Amino acid sequence: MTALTLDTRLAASVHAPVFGQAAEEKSALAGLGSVSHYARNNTIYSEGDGAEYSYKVVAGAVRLAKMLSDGRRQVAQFALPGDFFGIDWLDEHSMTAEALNDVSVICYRRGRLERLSDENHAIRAELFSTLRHDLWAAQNHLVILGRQSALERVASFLLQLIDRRKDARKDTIDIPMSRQDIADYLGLTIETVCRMLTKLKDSAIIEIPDRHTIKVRNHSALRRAAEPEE
Amino acid sequence: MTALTLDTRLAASVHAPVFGQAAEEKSALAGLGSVSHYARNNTIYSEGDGAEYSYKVVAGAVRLAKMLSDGRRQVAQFALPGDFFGIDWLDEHSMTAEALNDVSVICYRRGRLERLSDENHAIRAELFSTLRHDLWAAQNHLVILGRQSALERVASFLLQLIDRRKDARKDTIDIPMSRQDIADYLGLTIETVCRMLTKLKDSAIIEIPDRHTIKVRNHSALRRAAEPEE
DNA sequence: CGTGCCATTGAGTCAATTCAACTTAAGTGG
DNA sequence: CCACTTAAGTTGAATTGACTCAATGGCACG
Repeated sequence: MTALTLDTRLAASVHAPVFGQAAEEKSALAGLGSVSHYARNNTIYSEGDGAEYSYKVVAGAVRLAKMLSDGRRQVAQFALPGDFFGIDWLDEHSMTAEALNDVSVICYRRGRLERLSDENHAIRAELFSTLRHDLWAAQNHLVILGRQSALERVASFLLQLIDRRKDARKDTIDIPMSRQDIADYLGLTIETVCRMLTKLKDSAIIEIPDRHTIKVRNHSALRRAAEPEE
Repeated sequence: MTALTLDTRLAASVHAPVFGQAAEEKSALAGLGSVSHYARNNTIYSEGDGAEYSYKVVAGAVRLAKMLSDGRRQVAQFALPGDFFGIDWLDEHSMTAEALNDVSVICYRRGRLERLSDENHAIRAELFSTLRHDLWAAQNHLVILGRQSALERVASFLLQLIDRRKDARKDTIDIPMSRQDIADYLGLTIETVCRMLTKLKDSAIIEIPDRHTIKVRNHSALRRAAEPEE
């Protein structure tokens, strides 16, 4: 299992064009890591692997998930360009990281990152900020999973994607992940995700031109669907 | 709403005896904050309040929760002696912190903590570790809320309490929080929590001497209830 | 132009919820 | 210290939102 990480790293194809340079150039870490590429559905690391590296997404999207022994899966995060991942507490990665599509990442050796953050204030601040942001996001996620209905979850998810996307084509959301990924992120089944999307479509709140694109026709209605005011 | 924090701070009674000094003495932060006391059910800060202070529990237990506008509540964490809380991403607290029972905390001014962590490696390491630990815990919590059954959630919760308790009276768990708190932590109703506890009792896995105490009679069965293999 | 994967829709089931009654414990004031 | 009041917890019955199982539709890729 531990060997898998290296294998897939070596096996990683080099398809992905390197977009999103801007994300790196703004960072104090610019140029300090090495770039790797992973093809769609390849594993970047598995739960339990030694946490030798931390990563930053340059292009593409990464799925971070935990698996139960019987196959149930919980997706904790979708890492998009500019996002760090793999900064774990223990010496082992606590999640599995997989490429949603062709992905480029910068890898930072863990020890090196720790040394750098001791010496450099800007890097330290960036890591702190990342951790606090991720914790904040996880706490919001807890509310979705613990207390929201299926419709609210799907609506919240769409709003999250809107808030995070960089390429602000007005009203159009790009959905890089599968329905199953969305279901596992929201603690639902694939069928329920579908039904809720259909429901939003039938209410004229969204359009679904194709399975990886959604257009928002009524933003305020979508917000109301995500969290009804009492 | 912002004023509430100060009000309750001033109004806080000074009942709680200061146990758990050990937790502070081990820390690099020993003696750098001021101690406050809060009586049962008092608010330490509310969601949206300015994040002027961060805190560390000395004695007692603190409930950290988010509320939805219609009253639904999600408890994200129970902070026990030794735990930090209130280290938020933004300038506002993203959760409400309330005393479960009589509580003693150390308050650290936010700006001071940031300055100290810049100068002192040990403090910095402690904060990093806290954040990474909290993120790790939140991710495990996501699995519970997203993918576990009611019985599994309650069993997992009991196991968490066992892992965290310091006063290791063998097999005996102290439950400082109400059934409603447990329900809001696990994303269930109070009735379901009750039923699952009864089920564990009827299976001879636990005993419930009184509502704030649970005795584990069969640890391996409890572990199996929390996460069935395959 | 199949072949296979992913997504969507429908019908029936079930786990957890809601609603309601009741029990037990914890205060409170006389 | 006890009677009274209120809060918290537990159980039962009925309801329901999401799930499971099953069938169909549609797009991508060889």
